[in-house]
Amino acid sequence: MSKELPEWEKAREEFVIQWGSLGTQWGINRTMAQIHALLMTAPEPMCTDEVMERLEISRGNAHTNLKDLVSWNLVRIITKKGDRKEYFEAEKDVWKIFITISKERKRREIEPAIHLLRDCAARTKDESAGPGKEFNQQMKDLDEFLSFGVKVADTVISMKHASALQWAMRLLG
Amino acid sequence: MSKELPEWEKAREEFVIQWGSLGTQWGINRTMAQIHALLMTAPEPMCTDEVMERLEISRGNAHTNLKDLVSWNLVRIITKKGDRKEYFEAEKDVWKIFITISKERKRREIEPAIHLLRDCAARTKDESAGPGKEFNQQMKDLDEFLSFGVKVADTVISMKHASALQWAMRLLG
DNA sequence: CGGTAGTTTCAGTATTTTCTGAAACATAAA
DNA sequence: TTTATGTTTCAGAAAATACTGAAACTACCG
Repeated sequence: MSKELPEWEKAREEFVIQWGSLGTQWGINRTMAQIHALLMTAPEPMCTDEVMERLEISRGNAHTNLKDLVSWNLVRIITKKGDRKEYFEAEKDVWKIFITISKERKRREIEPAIHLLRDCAARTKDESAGPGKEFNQQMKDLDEFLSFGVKVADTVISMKHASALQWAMRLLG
Repeated sequence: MSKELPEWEKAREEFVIQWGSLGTQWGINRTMAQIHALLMTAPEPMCTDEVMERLEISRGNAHTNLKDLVSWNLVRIITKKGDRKEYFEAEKDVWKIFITISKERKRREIEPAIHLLRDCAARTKDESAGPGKEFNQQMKDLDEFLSFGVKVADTVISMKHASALQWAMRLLG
């Protein structure tokens, strides 16, 4: 009986499972990706117990990954008055999701890489020829490229949905 | 004695180690990232034994990761005449590396996601209202966004370095 | 052939990551 | 207070990943 899910819920089930697998390829933990998929397709905010039940995972696991999603700004906590539980709601606007992920990845992954590259370039800045010079140049090239990436990201991040589309269309039209 | 590395080699050592750590955050295995870093900064193509020795890893590990890098088109095999060994050389041009990675990620990660989204959208295309309809719309929105991403990637992929920079400058100038 | 040099595979092991479940904590209501 | 409800933490267990080392394999060479 409790098996009688409406058709769209079956599709949702599939989506959640598969998004989880795809997530692992992106270097995101499976449960986190599944919870994100679940919340992105939730008609209403969900509480921890609902997530646990739906994905058949433990409370600790659900809790940790929900809070990680919150720390990524992909999910926010909702409270209802007269109810002490926390509910979780995912951002559904695709553009906003993209902006958020871009920001976080920039901060967590690109910027540390740039620091490393500059450090390595600085340590070899006096090399005037040969392999040392080439190494130094390689570090500078990588730095330049990633810094350019940051510039692109910042430009995109500062766009609102509408203008972004306009920009994109001009670019590819 | 064998410890007396030139200064640039010390910086390279640092680069290799740290690039390995950064790689894990990107969902890339540490050894693979380290080998890539090592080869990107190698004055000459390196053979398996040199990689093993430099990173202090086993032959099996070196072999597997070198071949994975080759399958990502980030590294190519070089043979020298009169020498039966295979040597490995990484692409050093930053723009080409970027293009290559974009292509591979598109194929391995984005396209499967698009298939999933279309499948889920198709299964719910007749939903005319309520949560089912919203789910369908969400799938379509995600599809549209990723498809747009593919379009951008294709545009970028088809660019040569020079025109890409030109394009980028116009965009951000 | 038999020997040599190099490549590939893979079973078993080690390491890292993720998950569970229960206890400790926090806060509001009775 | 005490009880009820919900959140957070974390030690240990489980699962997923990565690594080793050695044997199997391949191909050239004398």
